[in-house]
Amino acid sequence: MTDVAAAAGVSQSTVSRILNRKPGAIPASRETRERVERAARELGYRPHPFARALHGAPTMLLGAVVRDITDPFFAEAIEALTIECSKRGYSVVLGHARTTADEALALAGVLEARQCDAIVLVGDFRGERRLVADLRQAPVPVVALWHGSERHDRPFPTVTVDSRAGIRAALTHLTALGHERIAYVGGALRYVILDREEAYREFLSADGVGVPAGYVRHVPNTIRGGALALAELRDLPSPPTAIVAATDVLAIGIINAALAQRIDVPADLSVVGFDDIALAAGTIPSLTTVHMPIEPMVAEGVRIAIGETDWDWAAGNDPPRVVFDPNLIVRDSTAPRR
Amino acid sequence: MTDVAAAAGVSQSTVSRILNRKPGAIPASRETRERVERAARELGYRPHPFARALHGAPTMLLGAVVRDITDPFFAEAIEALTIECSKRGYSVVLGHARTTADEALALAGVLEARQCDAIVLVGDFRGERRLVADLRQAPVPVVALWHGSERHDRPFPTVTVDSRAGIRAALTHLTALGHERIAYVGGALRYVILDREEAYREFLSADGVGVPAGYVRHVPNTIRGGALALAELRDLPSPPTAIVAATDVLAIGIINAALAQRIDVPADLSVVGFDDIALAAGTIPSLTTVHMPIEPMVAEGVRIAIGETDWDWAAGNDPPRVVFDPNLIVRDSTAPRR
DNA sequence: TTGTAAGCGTTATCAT
DNA sequence: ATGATAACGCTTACAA
Repeated sequence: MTDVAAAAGVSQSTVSRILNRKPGAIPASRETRERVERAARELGYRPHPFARALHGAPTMLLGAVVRDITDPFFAEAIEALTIECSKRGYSVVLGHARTTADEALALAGVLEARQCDAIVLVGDFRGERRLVADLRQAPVPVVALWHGSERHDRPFPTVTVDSRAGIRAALTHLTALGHERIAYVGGALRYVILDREEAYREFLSADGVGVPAGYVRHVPNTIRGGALALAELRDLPSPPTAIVAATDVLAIGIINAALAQRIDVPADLSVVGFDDIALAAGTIPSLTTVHMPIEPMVAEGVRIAIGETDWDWAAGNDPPRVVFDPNLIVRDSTAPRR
Repeated sequence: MTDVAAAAGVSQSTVSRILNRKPGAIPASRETRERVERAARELGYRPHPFARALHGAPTMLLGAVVRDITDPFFAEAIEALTIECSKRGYSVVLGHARTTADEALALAGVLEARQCDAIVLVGDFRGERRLVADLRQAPVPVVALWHGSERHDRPFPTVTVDSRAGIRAALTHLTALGHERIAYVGGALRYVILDREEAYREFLSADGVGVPAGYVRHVPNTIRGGALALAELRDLPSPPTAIVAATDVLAIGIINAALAQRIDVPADLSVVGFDDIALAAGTIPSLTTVHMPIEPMVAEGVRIAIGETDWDWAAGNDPPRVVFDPNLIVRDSTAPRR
């Protein structure tokens, strides 16, 4: 910048003023401006963001803490986050909190140095007590995306989805198709997903049917987990005619295993997923699933994080909790009971 | 830092010296050191990385430009990158270059402001002429991972894999199983993948068999693309008994479609993938595929990027090209021809 | 309208 | 062994 000033024959502060001309600021003479702008262009001037940040300017860096980018759902979420951020001129710094031991790292890298203007938690971290505790006293805004419902206590603003409504939609769809023996497959450890299981239990109970023994399976959230669950369910004295999976990944595993065993999906077995990941539309049969409005949710999260909403971080108000509604996408993995 | 100095009753420069005590520096009195360290701890002092960067210190930020995190292979690569970086105290800033329009953004966010110490390109970007051109004159080191073979010109240090050897291993395996009618399914636009196709053609030609008409299919690199390719291949007058796919995603799509059509894999159709993504081991049947040594490759890339290798960025030497060897993992999707 | 000068938090170079 | 003091590149009063 000093170079630009020298080249243009003006003072360095003039350059600063001209180059980031603020809306309502004092104008500069056209002639000087042109000279400065040309000099800047010729010298290939690039502002040095750190020097700006030193004055309290935003770093335009957003920290994202994700459990597992390898999970297609979270990959899509991060993709959406990156896009949303770049629209607003922000960049995304990737944190990582796969194991508890990594928590510290995620913090050290992303936030400890408070180089980020805000932090976005992607996924459910209620299990990571230390992470959440540290984040509570983070010097920057923290927003949680898909953080499970916290009944007693809400540490940060949260954007989430009404999982229960999604499960209800799935079950309503299946019962409308005539299914009565409907099983549930989910992961034991993921808290958000517990909501889904609860919704399943409630629905079946309300119907007066109740949950048949062995109809709730807990497996790892992988393709293989889905296959495992299917094997267990088929071993039951009275196997289900339909399965609701807590995630698409599980549902795809179930379908894959079913096809490999020559079980016809959907004729002999209906399967509903949850998340509507990109993969879900491409499988054969394509997956009936609960669509997760990833983009709007991420956009809302970013908006809160960078302070584009009413909610005032400074004031001691209760952090907002924005709940989106998922909707069922009916494709080819469900059919009337036969 | 000033606060710490005040609290410890010493000058601020003393604090600086003590807190980042360098190996061969002048020692400080034990007593002062303790006082300073305690003060720092009590005040919860955290160094401000930007102020450091102002003095030429590394920002400990690594820019990653990825085409599509949603692709499981790249998701795993980014995961490995994040882990490798955090081991070394670096954080990863995510760029994004999905569409050509995004190129500019990827740069703006990740590097334009030279906030990153280095940039890692993940995937093949030879198509992105502007991106590559811009990157050539980036003020920081650029390393390309999985950037396809550049015959005439090597813009940056590159870490890649010997795709041809991988394809040869796959074909050798299949021919050993008695297969003669082996098709190839790949994407048209991805350059690295062209190497794979060439290797396929060469292998078949060398065998004196030649490539049967219609045995090379170009489809989008998705599950659905795989299904499409399978449909086309089955329509051929003499359909293949084995298929080599350029990626696991395609291979999985092929298997999924085959099962849905009651084609037995591997009894009636053998399928080999490429990449060995996590999904590949979990499908039924599990996928025979060419394993990509992601971790070592990423580690090497990072090492070059942060200047931990012999290669001197300043000197005008030819950028290094490190080529890893993939190896075939035989699982359940291949069997003797019947 | 433009220039001068005082920081921002840190490191580095002097003296002391 | 420690303390002033000058950078680093930029923003921002305040002066001219």
